[in-house]
Amino acid sequence: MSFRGTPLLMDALDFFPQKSKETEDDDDDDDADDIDHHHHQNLDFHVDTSLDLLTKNTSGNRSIEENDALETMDEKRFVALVTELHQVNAENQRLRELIDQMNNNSNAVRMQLIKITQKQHNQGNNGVSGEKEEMVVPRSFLDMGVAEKDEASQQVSEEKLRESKSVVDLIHRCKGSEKDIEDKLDCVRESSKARMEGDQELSNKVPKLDQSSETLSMIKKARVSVRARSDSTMIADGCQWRKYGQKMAKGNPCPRAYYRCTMSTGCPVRKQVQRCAEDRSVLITTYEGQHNHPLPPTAQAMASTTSAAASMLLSGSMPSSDGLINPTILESASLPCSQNMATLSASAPFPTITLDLTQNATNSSQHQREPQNQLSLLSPLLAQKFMSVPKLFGHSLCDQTKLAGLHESQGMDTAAPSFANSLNAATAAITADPNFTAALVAAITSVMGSSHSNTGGTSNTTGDDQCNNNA
DNA sequence: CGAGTTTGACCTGCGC
DNA sequence: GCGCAGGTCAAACTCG
Repeated sequence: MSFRGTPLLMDALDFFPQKSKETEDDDDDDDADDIDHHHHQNLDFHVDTSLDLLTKNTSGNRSIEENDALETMDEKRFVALVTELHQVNAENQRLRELIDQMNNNSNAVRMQLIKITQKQHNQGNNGVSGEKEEMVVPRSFLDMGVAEKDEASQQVSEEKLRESKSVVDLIHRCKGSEKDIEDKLDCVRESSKARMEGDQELSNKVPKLDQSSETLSMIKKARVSVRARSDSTMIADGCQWRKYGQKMAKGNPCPRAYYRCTMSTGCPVRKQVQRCAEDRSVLITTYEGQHNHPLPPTAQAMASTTSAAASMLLSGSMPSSDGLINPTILESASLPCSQNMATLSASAPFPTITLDLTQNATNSSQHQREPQNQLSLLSPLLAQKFMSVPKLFGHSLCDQTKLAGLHESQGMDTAAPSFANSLNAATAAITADPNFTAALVAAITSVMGSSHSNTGGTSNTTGDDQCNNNA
């Protein structure tokens, strides 16, 4: 195959100013210095030789031997360019893996920050210092894969959070320009190196923690309530449930049904289903517990939403000395993109977050856009939820855990507007994926449920039906 | 006949 | 201590 035309080659070189074939054998080496060295060396080589070829090409006085030599060189460089393309992709993948790792670590740092904040809060209220305290570990009751770390100092934690934010900024900048990947890789490597050194220092300084059984109990009891309009007895969340009880709740003419997850023996997840007393078309589903088994994609969608909500809830609902949720945390936990979409309840027996999916499109001018673009305007929570089906459109970066990590590492629940904008941009980019449309439909279906397609695995005719029919 | 549902009894926590 | 309400248990029942 012949690859003629020096201007084209120059364009290609401009687009892929990365390593040449000479560095191919070094690809498995992750040494950033070596890569950077080869990068610049070979870039200079490309430019010099291409300029030389350009000069000869425009002279129009080449011999046949010179033309053959040029063609051979161009073919080699074309092969080198293709190779570079693959190398860039590989580097991009490595970058993503690094980011994933940092997200996990920043998750842990965030948890540590919460613990430290809580510790300071308790000390301020109780006047207790220097005594052995039962530090709490605010892990999500629906485990999102957050790596546990030892407690750290607040100062270092904040530094890590800032570092993580810079990493996420890198993600978005990477989308625009492939040729900056190498520089960003260097940044990430440096950040990662500094972070790991910091971790090592911290692990040497701080003692191990004892988990509070009380806290674990509270985590176990944390709940996520979903309000959705549905005519069916349950919303289709992809899981299989078995009804084990029904009670009349005070103040509500509709009975409350109790379900257990039957997808795995011994799965502790339970849910309560009850119609809203004020609006019986609204189905209130309250989830409690953590699945101990793999979930189908449709179930992952809901589980992702509830886990993110629970994570947000637990990260902001650690018990203060007066037994109440810190109102500042409560306020900040309200989702920034839709203030009335999620609410926290401090008065309930257990910490509960309610996701209100009954808001219709007329409530906000934001919602008067095309359905696809609504995603970027919905809460980051739901955006995360929709990204929780990465296999459907092959975006490895959009793993639910990773997104949760991004979400949390950015302090989204403390209303960081810059990251909200970035996330919106990311979601807008993802919605351009045609496969995403199908995933979106599936996700919405799983959330809202359909009166005609109840895939919840149960076929009960309960008081809910009766109530609904009476209504 | 097995899986799932119904429903009354029982347990537990909380407020008075 | 008592009553109330939420939650769970388990035997009886229903259904395919």
